[in-house]
Amino acid sequence: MNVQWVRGEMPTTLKIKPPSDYLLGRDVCSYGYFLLAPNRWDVKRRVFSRAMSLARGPALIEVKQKPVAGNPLAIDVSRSLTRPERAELERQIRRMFRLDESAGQIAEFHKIDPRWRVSGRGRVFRSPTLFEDVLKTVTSCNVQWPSTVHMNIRLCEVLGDRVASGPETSAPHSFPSTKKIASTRPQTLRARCRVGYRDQRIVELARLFRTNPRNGGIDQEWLEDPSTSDESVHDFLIELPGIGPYAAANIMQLLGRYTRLPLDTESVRHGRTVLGLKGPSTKIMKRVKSHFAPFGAHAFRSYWFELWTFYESRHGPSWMWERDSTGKLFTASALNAD
DNA sequence: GGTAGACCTGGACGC
DNA sequence: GCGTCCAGGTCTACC
Repeated sequence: MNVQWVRGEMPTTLKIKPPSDYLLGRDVCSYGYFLLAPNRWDVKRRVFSRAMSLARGPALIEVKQKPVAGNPLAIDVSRSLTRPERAELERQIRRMFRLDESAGQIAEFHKIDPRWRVSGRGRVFRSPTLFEDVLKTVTSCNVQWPSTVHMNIRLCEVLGDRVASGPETSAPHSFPSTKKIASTRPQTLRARCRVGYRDQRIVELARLFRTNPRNGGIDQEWLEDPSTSDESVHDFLIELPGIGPYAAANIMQLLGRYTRLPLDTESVRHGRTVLGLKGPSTKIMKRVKSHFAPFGAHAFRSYWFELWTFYESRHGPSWMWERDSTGKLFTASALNAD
């Protein structure tokens, strides 16, 4: 997909200097969310694109990099940007691509787990906002991957803002805002976005993001503050609607806190097929947890890249995966099959 | 602290 | 084409 330029608006190009080890294809295609709407990864062109939410409305971006680590990221934007919008866009891109994790910090991880030194893996793709990360986590709970893909497509199409790009009918949409979801009826979410029983919980989460932390709302700064303990963050997250042990641990890794593992049926499958563990699921989950405990503050990344490497051994390099064909690949039956 | 069952959806399967 | 079963994490009730 090429950027569809907005009529009457001058497109903009930004350049961002990433960390010296940053490689777009490897570091974007490092977590399943790169396959979820509104994200798009163009396999042939090796270009990342999506609609971004900005003050004057959504803008489509295309991000590319010459495939040499540390080369600048070239970001084509479908319209002109005000100075605050430019700053906001850069902030969101830095979050999404984890550009604030320096090459030195990734090297620290490789010291603890040298298996990923050659490939350079270390950054885990996430969303431009914490709200999108939380909702993507909720839509990944208690469903198989194709349903998660579908829910995110529908959330964007039904409640996201459409990029004004001329007569095209398939114009991209942004991820819906907290404001939009907070004012949406749960029945609408259920009927049109197919989120099922998550409807009320999703609306409540959006409202909590819009509530002042003094009144019980979600305090993003506090959650992202390195001086806040992992324990405190976990205790807060687990109290949120729709967030259980798996989701809390997953949101923690998305916050850059890698100590805990989001243990799910995939962890059990991995424990059985790759680590050779035997016994009931509950026991295997505990053993997977202790298996990665020696990696300490980097446990999640050691665990995750082991899983990711397994997926790539089955389906080829992740930068070759197409969203519409991954659905059937990432089912328990497909992954358990020899 | 541990466990059982309900919650929903989409896909697989059998007829 | 229809009905049934199953997978998936969270939540509540219960022991």
